[in-house]
Amino acid sequence: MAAIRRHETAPLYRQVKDHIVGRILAGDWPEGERLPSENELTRALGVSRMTAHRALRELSTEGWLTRVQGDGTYVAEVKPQSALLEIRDIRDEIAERGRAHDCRVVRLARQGATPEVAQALSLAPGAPVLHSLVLHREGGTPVQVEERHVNPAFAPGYLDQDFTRTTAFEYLGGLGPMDAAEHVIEAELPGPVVRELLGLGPAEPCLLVTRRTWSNSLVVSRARLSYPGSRYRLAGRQDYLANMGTSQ
Amino acid sequence: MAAIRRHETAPLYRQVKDHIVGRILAGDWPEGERLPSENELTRALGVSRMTAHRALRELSTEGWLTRVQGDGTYVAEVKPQSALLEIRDIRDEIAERGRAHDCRVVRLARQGATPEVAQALSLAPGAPVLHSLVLHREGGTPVQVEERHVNPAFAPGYLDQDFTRTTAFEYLGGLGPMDAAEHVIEAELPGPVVRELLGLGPAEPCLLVTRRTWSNSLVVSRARLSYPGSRYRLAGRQDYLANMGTSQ
DNA sequence: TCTCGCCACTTGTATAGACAACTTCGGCGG
DNA sequence: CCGCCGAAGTTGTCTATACAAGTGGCGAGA
Repeated sequence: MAAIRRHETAPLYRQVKDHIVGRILAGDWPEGERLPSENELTRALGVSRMTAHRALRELSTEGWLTRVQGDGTYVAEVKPQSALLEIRDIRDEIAERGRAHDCRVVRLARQGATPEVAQALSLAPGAPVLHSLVLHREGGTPVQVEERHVNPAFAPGYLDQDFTRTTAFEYLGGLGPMDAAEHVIEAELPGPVVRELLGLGPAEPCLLVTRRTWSNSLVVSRARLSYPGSRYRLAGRQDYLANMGTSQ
Repeated sequence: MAAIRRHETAPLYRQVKDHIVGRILAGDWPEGERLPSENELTRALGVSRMTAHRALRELSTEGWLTRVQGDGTYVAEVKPQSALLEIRDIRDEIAERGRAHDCRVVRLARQGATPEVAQALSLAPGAPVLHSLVLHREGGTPVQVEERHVNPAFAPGYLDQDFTRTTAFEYLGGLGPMDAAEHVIEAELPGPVVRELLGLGPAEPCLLVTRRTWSNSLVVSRARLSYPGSRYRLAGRQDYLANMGTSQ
C-alpha cells in the first residue's frame, strides 16, 4: 500500500478516508472483509495512529465500517436502499406521464454568495457562485420553479449552458459522479417571484424541496425546487426485504 | 463552571458533550450565543484541549454548534427535523432532540370506511375500520397531528391501547413485520380541526405526509401526518450512492 | 482619514506516548 | 476433556505539544 501523498491540500485524515472508501468502492475490500489494523495502516500509509484512528472512527459513524473493540475493523454490510425521494430529472418525469415539457430561463448570472448560500455550498460569504432560476411547465401549466446555486469550482462553465435544451442536473451529472444527496422538505407560502411564476393565489401553499448534492466531498449545488402544493405531490414506495426492527 | 466529574463511567469527551448540550437545552446558551473558547473550556472543565476539541467538533457535525475557524463557536439555530428516508417513531425523534414528548388522544373509534379510506386500505366501502386522531407535542408546542385508519384484520385490539403511553407505531410494529411503506408528501392549507390542534394561523401552510404500510401484503394502516409547515421540516441524506445515474 | 500590516486569539490538524477496555486464542492444570 | 488464565493484539480514550490557518482589531504610516 502506497503512502498517502502529503502534498495534497486536503487534510491527512481526509485523504486516509478517501483512500479507504476508494478501496471499498473498487472492490478490494468486499463486505464483511476485515481491514488492516490501525497499526498496520499507520505503517502502510505513513501517518500517525491518531490520524488513522480518526479516519476509521468517522467512516464508522458514517456507516462504511463496523468496528469492534478488541477485535478489528470490518467493511459494513450495505443497508437496504431506500429510495423515497428518487433523484430524477423533471423532464424525464413529465415525459413519462406523456406530457410536453418546456421551460423558461428566468435568470442566469454569477453573483456573490449570501451568507446562507455560502454556508449551504461550504464557501466563504461573498465568494462567486453561479445562480439560475428556471420555470418548468408541464403541458403549459407551471409545475416547478428551480432555483439553483452552483459551485463554480465544480462547474465553471455552468452559465454557458442552454437550459431550455439541457436540464441543469443533466449537465452537472455529466461532469462527475454524485456521491451524496441531502433533501429537506418544507411547506411554505411562496414569495412574490415564485408565486408569480407558478401562478398561485395569495394563500396557496407551496412545497419546497431543498436538495444539496455532493461530488467527491465537494458541494456541487443547492437546488430549491418549489412546487404548487395543491397541484403537486411527492410520492415514493419502499419495499423492505429485511426486517424493519421492532419499531415501525 | 464546575469541572467535569471524572469518576463517571462515560468517556470524558462524552461528558463534555452532554454538559454543553445540557447548557443549551437549559437555555444558558441561547441560539447564536458564542461559546467559551476551547482554551477556556479546557481550563473550566479540567480536560485537555484535544478532548474539548473533539466534543465541540462532534457537536458541530451533529448540528448543535456552528464553528468558524479564527472566530469562535456558536450555538446553531435548530429547526426540528424529521427523518425523511427513515420510518421512525416520532416519540424517539423528539427524545433524541432532548425534548419532552407528550400527546393527546383526540378521537379513538370504530367507524365505517368512506370510499377514500376503503380504497386506501383495500377494503370494501362501509367496512369497519379503526380510527384514531392524536396530537403530538414537543416541549409543549404541537408538532404533529396523526390521523390513522387501521385495518381491523391486522390489529383487532387497536382501540384498546393507551396511546398516551404507547405510540400507534410502536403497537402496530409489535404485531408483525412491516415489509413495505408508501409516502405521499403534500403542502396544503389545513382544515379547521388540524389548524386548531396545531395552533396555526389562517394562512399558515401545513406539510402533509400520508403513509401507508404493508405487512404480508396486507395494508396495515394509513396515517396522515400533518406538520406545521413553518416550524417543521423533513430531511434525509443519502451518502455515497454508488451510481445516481445520468438523471437528476 | 484611509490603508496596510502586524498581533492576539480562535479553530483545525498532526504527532507521540500512555493507558484502558475488550477479544481471541493458546497453553496449562485440573 | 474441560475450564481457567494470561499473553498478544485490537480498538478506545486522554494528554501534551506543536504548528497551520483563519479572523478581527489595533496602531503606525502615508
